[in-house]
Amino acid sequence: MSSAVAVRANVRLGRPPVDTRSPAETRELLLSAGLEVFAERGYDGASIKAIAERAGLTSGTIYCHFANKADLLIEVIKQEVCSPLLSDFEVGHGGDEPVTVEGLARLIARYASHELARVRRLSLELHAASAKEAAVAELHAAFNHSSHAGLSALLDAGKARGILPAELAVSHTAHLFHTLILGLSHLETLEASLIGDPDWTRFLEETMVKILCCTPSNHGSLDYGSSGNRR
Amino acid sequence: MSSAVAVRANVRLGRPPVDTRSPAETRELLLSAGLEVFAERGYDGASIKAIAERAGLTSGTIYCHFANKADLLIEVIKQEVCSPLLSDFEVGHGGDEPVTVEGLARLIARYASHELARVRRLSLELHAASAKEAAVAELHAAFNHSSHAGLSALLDAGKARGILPAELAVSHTAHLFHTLILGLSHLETLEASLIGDPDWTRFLEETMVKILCCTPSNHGSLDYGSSGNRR
Amino acid sequence: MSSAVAVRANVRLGRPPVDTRSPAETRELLLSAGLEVFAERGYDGASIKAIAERAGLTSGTIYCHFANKADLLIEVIKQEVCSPLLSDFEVGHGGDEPVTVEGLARLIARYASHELARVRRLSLELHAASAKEAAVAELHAAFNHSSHAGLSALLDAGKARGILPAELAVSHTAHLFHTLILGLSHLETLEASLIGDPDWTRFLEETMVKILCCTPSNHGSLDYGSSGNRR
Amino acid sequence: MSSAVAVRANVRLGRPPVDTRSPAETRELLLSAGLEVFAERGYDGASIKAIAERAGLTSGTIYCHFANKADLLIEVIKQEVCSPLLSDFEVGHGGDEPVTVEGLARLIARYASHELARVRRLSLELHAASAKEAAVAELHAAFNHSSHAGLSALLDAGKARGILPAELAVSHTAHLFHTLILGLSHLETLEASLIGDPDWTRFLEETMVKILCCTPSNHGSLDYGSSGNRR
DNA sequence: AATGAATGAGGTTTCATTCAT
DNA sequence: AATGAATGAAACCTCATTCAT
Repeated sequence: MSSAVAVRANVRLGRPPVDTRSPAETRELLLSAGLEVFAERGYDGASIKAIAERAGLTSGTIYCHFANKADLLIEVIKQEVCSPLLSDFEVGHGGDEPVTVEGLARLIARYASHELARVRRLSLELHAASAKEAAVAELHAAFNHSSHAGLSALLDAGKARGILPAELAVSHTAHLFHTLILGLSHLETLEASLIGDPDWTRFLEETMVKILCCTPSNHGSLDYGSSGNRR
Repeated sequence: MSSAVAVRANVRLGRPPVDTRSPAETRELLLSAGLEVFAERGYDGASIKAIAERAGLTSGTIYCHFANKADLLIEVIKQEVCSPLLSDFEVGHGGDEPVTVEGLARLIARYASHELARVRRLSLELHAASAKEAAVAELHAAFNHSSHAGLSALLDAGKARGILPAELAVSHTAHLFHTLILGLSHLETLEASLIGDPDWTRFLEETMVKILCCTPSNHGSLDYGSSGNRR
Repeated sequence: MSSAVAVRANVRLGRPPVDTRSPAETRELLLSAGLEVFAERGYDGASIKAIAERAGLTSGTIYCHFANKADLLIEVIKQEVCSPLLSDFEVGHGGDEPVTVEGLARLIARYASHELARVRRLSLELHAASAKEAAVAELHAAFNHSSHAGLSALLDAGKARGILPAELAVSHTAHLFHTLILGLSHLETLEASLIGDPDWTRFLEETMVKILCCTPSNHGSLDYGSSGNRR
Repeated sequence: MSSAVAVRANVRLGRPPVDTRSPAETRELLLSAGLEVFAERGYDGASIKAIAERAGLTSGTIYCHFANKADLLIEVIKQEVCSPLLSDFEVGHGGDEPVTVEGLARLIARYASHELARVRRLSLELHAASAKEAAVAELHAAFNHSSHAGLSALLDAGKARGILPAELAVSHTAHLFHTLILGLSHLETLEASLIGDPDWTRFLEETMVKILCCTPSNHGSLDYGSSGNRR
């Protein structure tokens, strides 16, 4: 480090001469670098410099695109956690396919898959950073509210279609699902071998079905797996 | 005598003149200060100085009782999380009362109560700090292993007594319970109004019962939810 | 925007508004501040903060230019000790002037001059810091090796030119010269009045000549070792 | 550390019950522990606690016997460096045996032996600590003065016995010997393989003899310093 | 928009020293 | 005389943030 500075006496400063990249692209670059580094090291462990270097840029650049570190986290989480999850929770998100019990079960069980590793980690960081950064806490609260609304709407739609029992406590069940998703966020440290394990996935799905369809009064009578139209 | 001493002769150094408290008491003071501050601000957000001040002591004192910050967290967690939970998970922990479905359900639902607020927060910190501190990760792994063993033993006991279906996947169910507990650790940020809410508690208990007793083949036979008025 | 920023909005942070100096200049500033403070207080006694203040900068700036305190010492020593000494020890360093006995004698005696005060002090710090900092020890070993090689080459050149006796033990003599140089490094504390004293300088030069030119064969008259009663 | 405190609730404090050791013995214990640890880690690197532990005691005890850390160093150096060296430099120290050239040569060469490893290291620490501790600097100056006086007396005795040339510059030679001794203090880092090496030892002794006995008159080819009238 | 030098607060940790016991 | 808990200063170092270029 030190000798390198000495060698080139007239150090280049300022914006690099040739740089063909649109601001929006740079922003995306930083977001994905932030995603990686936040997921790897956590909010506190991720330094601005490390994120910038991961993006092949320098620390100052981050402040051209984001107000501060918390803001960068917020944008990363919006893009990588909030949007995907909320769209998952939207009724008919993947087209106009109807809500099914199996679909709901799979929705939750998916949070134990390999592909959502970074979502799991970021979900936890969202909680951790909320304790220190008011702006993050705001996003967090808003996201929780939207998630609950989305999950509730899904369950209501299921009720409307008659595939869920009328007695189902929608709000509580939505909270429970969110609780389970958050619980599954800890899977890496809880028991990493379960991630992507098909037995565990199947078990989770079956459990979701139980939760949705077994009602105190009539469990057993419901024929929850009849349709079978899977994507 | 030496010049350094002579120069600032008026400054007091060393142990303060009056201060009578047994080392064990000081240690407890630090543990409970650590408990509070870790719970409020998280592992990274809790500074050694803040913890010492909360205890009415100075930062150096912490290092008289604990090797470092991670060690303090470990001791706090051992005392406040590991011991209570593991004793909960022990078969016949409260005497010789037999395992019941309701007891198991209540075991989990209890993690939504007011009294376990600090256990919830510390559970999250245990996970967060594990990513950074090897010693914490060790404790964490050991604790997870013990928890799973304890929960599995409870379920096995239930099977042996015939109150749980033979088909129950013990290991997976134990993991699911642990997952749920961790999910409930987020209750403060997820929906704080649910904490201690009797409706939510009853809902959780009922759900646990579903998970334990509804089997694809035999749900309906069990008549567990007639009275409904608990606690 | 985030609460932390809002709370202490009046506090200035970050780079100061006006400050124009090239990085290379800053680096030199720090090197010469390090030189001074290391020389005055020794490696352990020189704090990063003190060095920064001596340079009119702040402690963080040092870490923009050097990896750590040891690295700063290394760069100071490279510049102030290693380079000058090694060039002194090079054959024909001052042009194509041939090696002479007087030249060799003066080479050593020069280490008692006023102008090499900082070289003396830093030589001692190089030795002291080697015991604690692996990186410094590496530099030290490499420097010792080069010095010995340089001095040996000088002596070999003297032999080749016939101005030094063929029996001269080159390696040992080179080590002795280095030992003497290190001994002279203590001159400030040993007897500061000798520094720059022409009598002492002449005495040193004469002694060097004795060491180089007196061979066992040509001073045999004295009967110094008759008794031989060794402990 | 932490758990150990918890186990024994009523910790023992104060002086241990049975302790058969005279204060003077304890002092010696601490001095030899100080000798070891100062020699191993240097003045700054040696913590009071480490020294106490080496002696099988605790840190507070050191302050029952010494005013502070600098004072402990001073006492160690007095006992281990000053006294032995000064007695070495005394005329007729080992009885009434007369001064010989070989004896003088061996006196210096001995500083390259294995047995004086700790003396070498402590000599360097005496210098290092002098920069920080005024009391140590005082001892240092006094010791240097005594050493020079002792060496000068030895040389004068040699002259009186006629075994040293009358032209010998006593004061300068005494300084040179001290310089060489200090130079040899760096032997560990300079070239550790020379320590205890008989070739090197013999070379050193021969060189001492040259310095003492070769006079400008008897190697007359070089004409650099004709006057020769020195203090 | 991008750079990276500079800031300065704050973090953890070490340690000489004091004092009640 | 001996203990060791407690102090508080100071150490090194990290890092979010700012700003001239």
